[in-house]
Amino acid sequence: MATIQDVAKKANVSVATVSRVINNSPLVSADACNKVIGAIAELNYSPNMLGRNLRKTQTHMILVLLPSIANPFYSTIVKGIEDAANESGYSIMLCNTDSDLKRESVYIELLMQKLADAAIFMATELDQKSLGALAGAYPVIQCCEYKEGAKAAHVSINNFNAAYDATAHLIRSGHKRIGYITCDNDFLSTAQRLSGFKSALSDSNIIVNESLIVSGDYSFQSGYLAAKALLSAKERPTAVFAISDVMAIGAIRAFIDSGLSVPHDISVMGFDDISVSAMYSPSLSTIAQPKYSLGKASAQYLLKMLGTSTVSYENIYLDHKLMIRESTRNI
Amino acid sequence: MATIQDVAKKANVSVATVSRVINNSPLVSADACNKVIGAIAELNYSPNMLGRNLRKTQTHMILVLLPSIANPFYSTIVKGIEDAANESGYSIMLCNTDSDLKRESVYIELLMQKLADAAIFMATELDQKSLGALAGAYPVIQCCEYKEGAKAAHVSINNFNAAYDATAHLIRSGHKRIGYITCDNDFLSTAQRLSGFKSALSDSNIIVNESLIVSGDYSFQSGYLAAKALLSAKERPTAVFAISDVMAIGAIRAFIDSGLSVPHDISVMGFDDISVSAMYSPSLSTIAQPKYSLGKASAQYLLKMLGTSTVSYENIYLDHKLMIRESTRNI
DNA sequence: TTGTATGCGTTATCAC
DNA sequence: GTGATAACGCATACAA
Repeated sequence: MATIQDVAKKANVSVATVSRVINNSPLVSADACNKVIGAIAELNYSPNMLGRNLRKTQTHMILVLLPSIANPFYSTIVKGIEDAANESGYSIMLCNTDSDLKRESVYIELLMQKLADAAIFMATELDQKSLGALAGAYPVIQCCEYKEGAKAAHVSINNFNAAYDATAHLIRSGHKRIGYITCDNDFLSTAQRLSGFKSALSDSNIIVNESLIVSGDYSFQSGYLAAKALLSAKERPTAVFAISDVMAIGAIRAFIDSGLSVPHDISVMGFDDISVSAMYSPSLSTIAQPKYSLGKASAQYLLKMLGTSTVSYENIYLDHKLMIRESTRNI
Repeated sequence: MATIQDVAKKANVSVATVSRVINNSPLVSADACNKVIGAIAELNYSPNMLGRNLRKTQTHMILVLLPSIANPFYSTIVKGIEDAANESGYSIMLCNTDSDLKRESVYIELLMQKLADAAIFMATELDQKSLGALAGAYPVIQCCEYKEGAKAAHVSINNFNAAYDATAHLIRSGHKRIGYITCDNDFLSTAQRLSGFKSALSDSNIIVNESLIVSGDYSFQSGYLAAKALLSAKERPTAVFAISDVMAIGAIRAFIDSGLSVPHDISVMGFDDISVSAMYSPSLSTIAQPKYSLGKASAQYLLKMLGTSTVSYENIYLDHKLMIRESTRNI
């Protein structure tokens, strides 16, 4: 593998000149420039980024931590991140944490080891304090799911409003007994959705029935089981709202397996609008998150931090949208 | 940020000793070792990988190139790759190529720039010649979809047999008019599936009807459109076999939208066994690929290449499995 | 067992 | 405009 030295020798110039050409510095003569370009082509030279990165102590690499690439919710977000990063000459490193703090920590190490310049957390297992400390030392942002952290900002929709809107729609459609499938975690986003759900009920003078609130873990299977649990309630809900499409689909399948028709016997509302939701049968009513934009905004925020020294930590909120499809109906 | 120099100073030893401790070399006294460990803790030191990588000219990073992280088929594969890599102290860099040669080339550059030690291609856009050249210079392997390339081995199922098995099942169930949804690309794997499909028909003395073979692009939407196209044939097929679950689901939805019942009016067979397939309604009959193992074997193959200097290029074949669910039936 | 010194491939600071 | 040369942080050959 050719080095900058080889190129310099072949072009009969110094390594400094070669370096200038590579980084297209203006102060190099056309003649020298051509000689260098010729030599580079001849040797099929490609700069060794290890040397450059060491010298500049930056890698143009952004760490993207997500619980599981298997969750289709993340794919579009990642696309947005990637596009924004690439536009600025950055690459991304996607890391599955499996919602395991130990695995996540290994990846976070990459920040300290200088293998990445910044990080985007999709659903961190870090507690508020560790997150704050990390954000104090490195450019870091949370996307979609978030915890409180003085210095760790987040990009997301307004989860309270989104859950409120979805619930209000069900209520407007005549539903009074509404089941809720949540997840048992300590994300602020999760808490805010539950809060939005309850507020919508209260605002319509519907008493919140805690026995109709069950938990899953964002998997199809957990949605399935949660739905079965809701069916065993003494009085069956006429609608169910799940905080992720994946769980909502699991729930629909459970209802079908129990001989119920969706939406005829029971309405189901999801959250996220993943790609299969429109293709499911029945197609799923849901809250659409602007996934691509959420990802893009997160990356752009980081890029901005990387460019300037002083940044104010400010949360960014994007708009959600209520999608009414076949899985919900008026009663 | 503390460097190895700082640690050496604080521990009153040389940088060489510190380095030895970090790389747990046996030839260092317990006393010195303790002093170093203490200093490391005190300074909260973490080795700068940029320095180490430059020195050793390796990054312990494996490039994973896939067309789209949005395709759920890849998620489990990536998990297998990641697990195998992590076990050996490697990390992976996931890259979306969008099936765009230009984007893919940018990532391949990372290999030449020494930012990654090896690469796994999930569905490369490279032509046979470029792929062979690349594989001659770097440790490289193809996973699942593959092209011919003297030196670029692949890990996959036997696609001919898999498609043959699925088709044979439909034939055994009484189907004679079978539609086929493929993709228009030049992967050997795609060709082999088509070949398996046709062979199964021929072996049962069913004449291959080219008008029942349509193409999509692995998306839900394309499966939907392909299915609509099949419905417009003068005589409707009684079964459809799609070479990906995503397209199969799109097809089912199209049939439902056309007032047909699956499997009562038409059977649908998929390929891949992605997670939503079992949750779909009707659940999807399909060919299950051993996704996790495919990923794991690919990474292990690369790791083996990285460990030894001489490697024979040998393809690896894993077993598939026919999954019969609700979307197919006897007629 | 330990320390000194060199180099990995670049970029950047100087002189010229 | 250009060219020496000193870093960047680490690992290691060699000397002690």
